[in-house]
Amino acid sequence: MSKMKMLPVQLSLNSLNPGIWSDVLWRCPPAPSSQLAELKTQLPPSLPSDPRLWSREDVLVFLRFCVREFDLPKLDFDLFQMNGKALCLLTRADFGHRCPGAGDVLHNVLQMLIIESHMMQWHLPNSPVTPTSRYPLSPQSHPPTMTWPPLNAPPESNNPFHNTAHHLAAHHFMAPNSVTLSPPPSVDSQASSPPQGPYQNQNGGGAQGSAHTSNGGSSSVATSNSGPSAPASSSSGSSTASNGSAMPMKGISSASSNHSDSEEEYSASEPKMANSGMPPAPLSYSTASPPGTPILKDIKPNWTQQLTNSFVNSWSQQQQQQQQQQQQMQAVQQQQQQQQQQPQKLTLDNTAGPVVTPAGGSISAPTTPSYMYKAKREFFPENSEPNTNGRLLWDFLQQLLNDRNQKYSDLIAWKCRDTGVFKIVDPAGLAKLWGIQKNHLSMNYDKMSRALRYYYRVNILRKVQGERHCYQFLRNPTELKNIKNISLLRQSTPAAGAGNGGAQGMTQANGQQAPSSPAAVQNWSQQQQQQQQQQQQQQSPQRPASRNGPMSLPSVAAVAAAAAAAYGPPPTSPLFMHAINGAFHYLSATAAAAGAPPNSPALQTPGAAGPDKFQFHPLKLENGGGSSGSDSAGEDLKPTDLSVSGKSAAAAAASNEDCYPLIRNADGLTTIKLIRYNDHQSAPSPAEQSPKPEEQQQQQQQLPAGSNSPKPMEASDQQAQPVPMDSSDCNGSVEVSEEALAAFRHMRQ
DNA sequence: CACCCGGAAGTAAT
DNA sequence: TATTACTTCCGGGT
Repeated sequence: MSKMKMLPVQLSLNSLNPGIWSDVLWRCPPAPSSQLAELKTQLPPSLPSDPRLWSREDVLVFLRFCVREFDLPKLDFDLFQMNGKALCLLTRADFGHRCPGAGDVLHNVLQMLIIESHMMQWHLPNSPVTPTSRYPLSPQSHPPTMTWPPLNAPPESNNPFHNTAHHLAAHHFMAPNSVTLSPPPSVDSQASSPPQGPYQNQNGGGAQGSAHTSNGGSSSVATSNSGPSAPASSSSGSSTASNGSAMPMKGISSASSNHSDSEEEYSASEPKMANSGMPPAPLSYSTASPPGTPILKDIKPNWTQQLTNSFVNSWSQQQQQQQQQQQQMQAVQQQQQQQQQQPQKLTLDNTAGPVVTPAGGSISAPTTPSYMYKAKREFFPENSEPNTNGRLLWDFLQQLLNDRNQKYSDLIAWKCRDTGVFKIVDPAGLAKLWGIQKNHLSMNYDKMSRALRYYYRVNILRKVQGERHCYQFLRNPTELKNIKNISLLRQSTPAAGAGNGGAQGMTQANGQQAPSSPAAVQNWSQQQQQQQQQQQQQQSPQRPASRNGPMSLPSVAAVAAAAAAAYGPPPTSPLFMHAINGAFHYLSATAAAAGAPPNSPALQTPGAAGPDKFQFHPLKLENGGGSSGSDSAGEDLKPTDLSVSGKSAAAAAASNEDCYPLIRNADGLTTIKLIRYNDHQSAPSPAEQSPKPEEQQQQQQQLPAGSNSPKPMEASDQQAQPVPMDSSDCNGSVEVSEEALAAFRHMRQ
């Protein structure tokens, strides 16, 4: 097996043929078709060239324009209450539903504009020819243009792109010169630079088109939120909203759906859509590529790739982003101090170049700097420790979980971010992705879960008993990042006597406490929130993503796949292909599942505000006496090291899947119990779970009413900060998600 | 049967 | 060469 592994070879994307998209772009440079050119000239000048930047009004202007120019039948403009981003997420089918007689036309026109916009953006920057070029250096270079998503886009907005083309493009572009297959640090993929915006969209969102959905849609929520114009959501309103909720998750899955290509499938895949009646835009997206739009069509074939890419890419992008941030931060610090070394490992080589750069100087470039900078800080506040880039399992999980677009919600999702509880939605898929990341192609859930279990002993994770595939982070990312050697935790842990040991260990390392303490927990959640925010901020703004970090394996795979599709097998080894295949399989599977996204709460909660927010959270904390105490407590506690193993009432656990329960205090004596209210569902109320009187103390927190709105958890001591989300969100989302999840699972099976 | 647990041995990277 | 962080197997429990 081991042999199977691929070396962290660096592929040089260069070697690979540029993706189709790029191909298209290159071959047909910006020169839009004459039609397009003509069209453009006729468009109301007030319309931004990039459809994604359109406001609702702009959308309407565009529609009116089309109606007028193309003599289209009347449109029900109410069905287009959305901003440009949302509009871009609409598939051809979506257009068809909304305006039977003119759907194709509208879609085609829009696609042309989108493509054109992309071309403008990307074209220059990374020429395939010079893949190597580092953007960072000249971030500005692109600047310009439109940066689709990037800059303006609100955090989430980005993604939406469904066009495959985009995706592809993104990939290609992203693809840095050389990619490091796995974990490796290094390389930068600067390429990304260009794409800035698009990427994600593409990938992520687009990638999934759905993603978008997610993004768009789900995110829709996000979108809505973010959406500058947010309208998207609104738009979704029509479709999305309802759908939105459902769709969201799909990011991936949807992708898959797309995968299928056929619109039909598409629809099928999305049951939820039904609600809205209109198909959610996002999804299919690529699928939809209108016949009319040649380019898209061409691209289409690569779907699978795209999917893969999307997944992978998004993943890689995130990593990159993080890296960038870190790097930047580091760079800054370094500069200040002087540079000591290069930025952490990440950069390595040249990376330094690109990556670092950003940080250092170039990035400072006007465009990005400030916010990036800022963002980064938040993320890695104090000492930004080197990023692992997902090389470490916990980091990998964190990154997937914190994907602002929740692109990975089909694989893994927070059940309660505040408490660090997450659920592996698709064990096999997640394992696969992990395997790709680590170049262990034979990775499966069994193996990956073993690795997770090793985290028990160091108090990084613990199993949420009673719930399958549910785990809880006991330490926040910051802590973990600061820990140089996890093994140290272990030492401390045991000593600590079980219980809290972990925390202590942490403490040592960071000074912070492990989440075990309430405070810690809060911090944890806060950090998480921050991260998300950062991500959102960052991402949306720039998409620098790709640039930094080494491309992750997945990304590589994606890129390779795309390239392969376009031009044939890449020069790489069979192994590489194998990896790709694996990714495809994975994707396919996922796609198949396309059903509602399981967990992504965020998505689900329509109203929800932030994208990130998902949360199930309606939690309540309780402080309990010994661990043994409460029901759930027992279960939860189980953390390996910790002594407790009591079994808990399964029932209780069951009832609250989402919740998580206890957290040990430093001394171990006290436990905090988080109870989740299920609004409706479990109605049961907190009471069920924690009977203990003591715990009730905390009731303070409790929701006012058993009302639906659960409260965010509070730390016993501290205030409970509401989670980012509204309580309402939480609840609602939770339920929904649960259901969705159930459905999702069902479907998959 | 799938999931989960944790011991033991092995491995790639550092 | 030692250490780390898994990876791979595996027997056993639920």
